Amino acid sequence: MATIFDIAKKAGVSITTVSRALNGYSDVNENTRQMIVQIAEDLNYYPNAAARSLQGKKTNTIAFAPLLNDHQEAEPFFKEFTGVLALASFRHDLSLLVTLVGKNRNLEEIYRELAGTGRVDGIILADIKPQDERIPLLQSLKMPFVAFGRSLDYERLNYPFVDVDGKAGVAKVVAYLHETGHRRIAYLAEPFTLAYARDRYDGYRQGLETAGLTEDPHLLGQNLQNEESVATVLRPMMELPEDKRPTAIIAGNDYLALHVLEMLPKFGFSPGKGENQVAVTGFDDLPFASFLQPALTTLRQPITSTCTVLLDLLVALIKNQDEPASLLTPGPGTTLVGPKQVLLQPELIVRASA
Amino acid sequence: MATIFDIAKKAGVSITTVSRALNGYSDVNENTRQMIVQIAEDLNYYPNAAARSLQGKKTNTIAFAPLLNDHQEAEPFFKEFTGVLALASFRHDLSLLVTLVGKNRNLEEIYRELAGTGRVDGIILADIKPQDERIPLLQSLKMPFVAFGRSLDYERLNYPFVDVDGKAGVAKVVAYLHETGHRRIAYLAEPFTLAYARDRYDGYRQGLETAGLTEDPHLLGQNLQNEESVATVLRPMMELPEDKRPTAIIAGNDYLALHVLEMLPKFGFSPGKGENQVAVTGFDDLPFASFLQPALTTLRQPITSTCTVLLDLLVALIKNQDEPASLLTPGPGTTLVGPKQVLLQPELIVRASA
DNA sequence: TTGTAAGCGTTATCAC
DNA sequence: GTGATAACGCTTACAA
Repeated sequence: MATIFDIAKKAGVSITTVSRALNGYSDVNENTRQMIVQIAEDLNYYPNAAARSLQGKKTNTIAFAPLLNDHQEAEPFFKEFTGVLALASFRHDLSLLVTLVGKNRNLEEIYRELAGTGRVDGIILADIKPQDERIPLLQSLKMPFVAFGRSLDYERLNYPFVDVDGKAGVAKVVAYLHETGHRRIAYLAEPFTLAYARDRYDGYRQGLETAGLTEDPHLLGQNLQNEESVATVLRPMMELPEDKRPTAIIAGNDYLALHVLEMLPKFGFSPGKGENQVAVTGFDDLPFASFLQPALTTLRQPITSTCTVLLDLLVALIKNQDEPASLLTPGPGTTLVGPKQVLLQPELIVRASA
Repeated sequence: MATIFDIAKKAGVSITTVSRALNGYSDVNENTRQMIVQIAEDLNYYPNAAARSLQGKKTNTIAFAPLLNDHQEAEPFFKEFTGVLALASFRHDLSLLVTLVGKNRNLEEIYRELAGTGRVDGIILADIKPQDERIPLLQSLKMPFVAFGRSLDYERLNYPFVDVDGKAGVAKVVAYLHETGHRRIAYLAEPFTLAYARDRYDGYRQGLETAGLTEDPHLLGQNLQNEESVATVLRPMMELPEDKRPTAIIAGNDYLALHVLEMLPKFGFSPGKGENQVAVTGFDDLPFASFLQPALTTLRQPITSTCTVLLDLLVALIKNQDEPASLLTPGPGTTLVGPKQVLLQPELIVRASA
């Protein structure tokens, strides 16, 4: 690999001049610059990234560090998200370092390492927990980061995040179901170990309240993360006497909804919005949602805008800038709940299942 | 951030000793070592990655550099693949640098840069073209790489790759359809700008030949990449007189198959394996395939094993080792077509559509 | 406008 | 066992 040294020798100038010419400084003779640029091209020169960042420059790389949670059902969403994020980073001219974080090692250590080795300029956190130790950690490490999701103490900790408003979203679903005549609406909740699960459940409760309905503990399934757990919870629910039985089921995500769709017929029910059917809804709008039978009514996560805003925020942070341009005039469905704290609205996609 | 210098000072030794102690060299006094390790831990020390790689060490990072092709229909597969690759890299203790390659810049330049900046130890190529300029380029650059897919001249160029045997796969589908009574089998081909598209089409022709059928140009759709192009090709095909009309349609990928499934009813046909239905098959087995109506019969890409082998090969290459262990005893469905050249069999997943 | 030299944090090569 | 010191490739004061 060619270095500035090679270029300097060939051009008969010092490495300083080469460096300046290649970095677009003004105090270089135009002729000298042209010659240097030409030689660099001939030699297929590219600045060594390590040398550059060692010397204090940016790495132009950001890390995406989601948690590898036990329930692989979150995987499709992770894949979806990673893909979109890669595309968005690409547009920002940033490299994306995908760093999966498993349970093999101390969580804290991994992030310390990520920050300590200086390989990235910033980090995108995901799978935020209700109390997330990574947030104060990265703050104390002074490593720029943006969270996808928010912990309970987001106001106090005052860190930048982008979150999808699960609470408002699910409340909207409850309102929709209520309008369409449903009075006994069940909710299937994911484990509350991730912040968004609780948030969505809160939306369910808020929705009930707004609709003037009272919460029925028989209509709540908790800690659901796979087909099995759904079965365990769904059976007793559907075996309730007719006047107690749910006429609609809100699942915390599309996967849970998928299981419900598949399972209902086994319990003698048919999913859908018809007279004697059971309405079913999901959350995420994963690619398969529209192909289910019946097609799933669900809340669509605005993945693309989420990634865009995440990156805008992070880039601004890295450059020590203020609010990124994209947030000065927030579009519809975008709320700034604090400085650099953004809430995006999921979109209710009504299909055949509810 | 703490450096070996800080540790040295605190321990009252030289940085040399610190480096040796931390890198597990044998010639360090056990007491000294313990003290140093302890201090390093206290100081939350992590070696600076840039300094390390500047010294000629490995970066422990590999790049995944797929092409960003025009037809976004390939996107779901890319997302799927990236996710799995991230998981696999994680297991190999490698960081994954996702570098999307668009058309904004000279293809060659991007790869030169990737190799020249020394940020990665190796590259995983994807979306291989029939004649792929990246392969000789990386060879001449002496940058370790493995291709997912193979160009036409893979024997001559003799580079390491993992490919899914599209030819054998599609031939298998033709055989299956032939067995189930079909005699007029159509094929919908993707643009031949990517190597696998041609490979799959070759499988179609081979399948016909083996079955003793002759290829009918009316039953071939070419250059298909979206709903529109499928419509354009499908309509005339289905308007052929009954004794010319296809009774089965093989689509080059699941997306094309999806469009066929959706479009057939509009032309007055029903997809499926019934008496008066039109059989439809796909390729990939994307997550939505099983949820289509009717569920799609398709060839499943062995994404997980593909990623595993890709990484095994690349790691071996980086370490200058020979065949990786996983290839010494190739499992079923794994063929070594050359040294470090691996062909994996797709699995025929029979569902309701054919 | 250009050059000299220091320094970024490591590891490697010698001495001791 | 341990310590100076050079070297990796680059940027950036500071000089000239």
